[in-house]
Amino acid sequence: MKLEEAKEEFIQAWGALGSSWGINRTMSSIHALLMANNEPLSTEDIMAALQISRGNANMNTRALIEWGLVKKHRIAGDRKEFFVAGKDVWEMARQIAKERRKRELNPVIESLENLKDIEENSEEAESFKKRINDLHDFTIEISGLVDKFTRNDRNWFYRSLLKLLG
Amino acid sequence: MKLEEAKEEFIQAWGALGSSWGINRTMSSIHALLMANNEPLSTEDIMAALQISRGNANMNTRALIEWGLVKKHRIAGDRKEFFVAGKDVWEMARQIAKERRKRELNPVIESLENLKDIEENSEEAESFKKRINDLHDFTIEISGLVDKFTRNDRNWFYRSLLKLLG
DNA sequence: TTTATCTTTCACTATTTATTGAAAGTTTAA
DNA sequence: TTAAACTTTCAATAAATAGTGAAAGATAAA
Repeated sequence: MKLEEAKEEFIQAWGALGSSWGINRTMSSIHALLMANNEPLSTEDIMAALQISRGNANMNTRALIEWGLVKKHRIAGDRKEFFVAGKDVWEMARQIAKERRKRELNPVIESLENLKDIEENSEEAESFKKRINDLHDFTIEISGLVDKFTRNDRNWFYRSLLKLLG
Repeated sequence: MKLEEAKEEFIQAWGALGSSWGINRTMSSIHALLMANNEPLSTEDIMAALQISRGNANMNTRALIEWGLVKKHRIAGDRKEFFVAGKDVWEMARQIAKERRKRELNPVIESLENLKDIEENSEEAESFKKRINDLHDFTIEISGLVDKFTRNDRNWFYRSLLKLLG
């Protein structure tokens, strides 16, 4: 297989993965494009490689920077901004976990907490409370675990995990 | 807070979580509705509670059954099908992990494997190969870990984890 | 069988989400 | 300053996804 061919297939596969994880296809394609290329790429390069508009390229590179997956890179003597993807897979995983925890787990924990003070005491109400409680405990534990993972704090990660799966 | 109010908010929150995880809103709302109710519900009940069409209710209950999150339940003397959600949070997590691994991780692993035989040996090609390789190893390990988790096989899970993070 | 009850399918429609591109905003070199 | 080079925004539009409902397909009691 030719290198260019492989790059294209990689961008394709990574884009598909992203979109099944609720991340938009362009964002993960840009990420893949940057991972596939060692040299920093400009917005123009990205537009050309993925055949997308300037606005789209701009929005999604910014999103990637917010997620901590991509960094801006200035090249001396050039006014353009260039972009590079982080090289370490574990670091990438940590960043993604961190961001998803913030965006997805936290709001659910908050919601579940709001549901705790149900006045009724019927059998049905008690059973509902129990489920909410189980779910809440579970989510809190997972969230704590992810937090330790993102901090790369192995000792605490293990302790949490042992407690959790105990 | 009143029980009915709490149920509605729960359905709302769970639906939002689902959709940010790439699972459609109705599917996770039905799941939440069933979790919030101890008694089996019929398609009619679901349609009424969530104000959705018969087709939609049918498609999504079926999807939930495929995911292993919901079971059919027959009530003696009634020809209707009823549905109940599993009660154990861990079992639920395991089912979701299992399904997502199958749908999302496996295809990526396959893609990455296809990318391994790049003929070129330029510096650029080598660097790309290395990244693909790192990603492949990583994905394989995570996939194995998830697999052990879904089998609820603690010894293996720990061993894998130690190896992975070691 | 027949028929009433329930389930499934699928072409169509509605809703949501992503993308475009031109205009406005910003920065920097001269 | 000014003006060229670049970035950002956002209303309009396109594309993708989800939902509807009526009709066809099952199923089981009579």
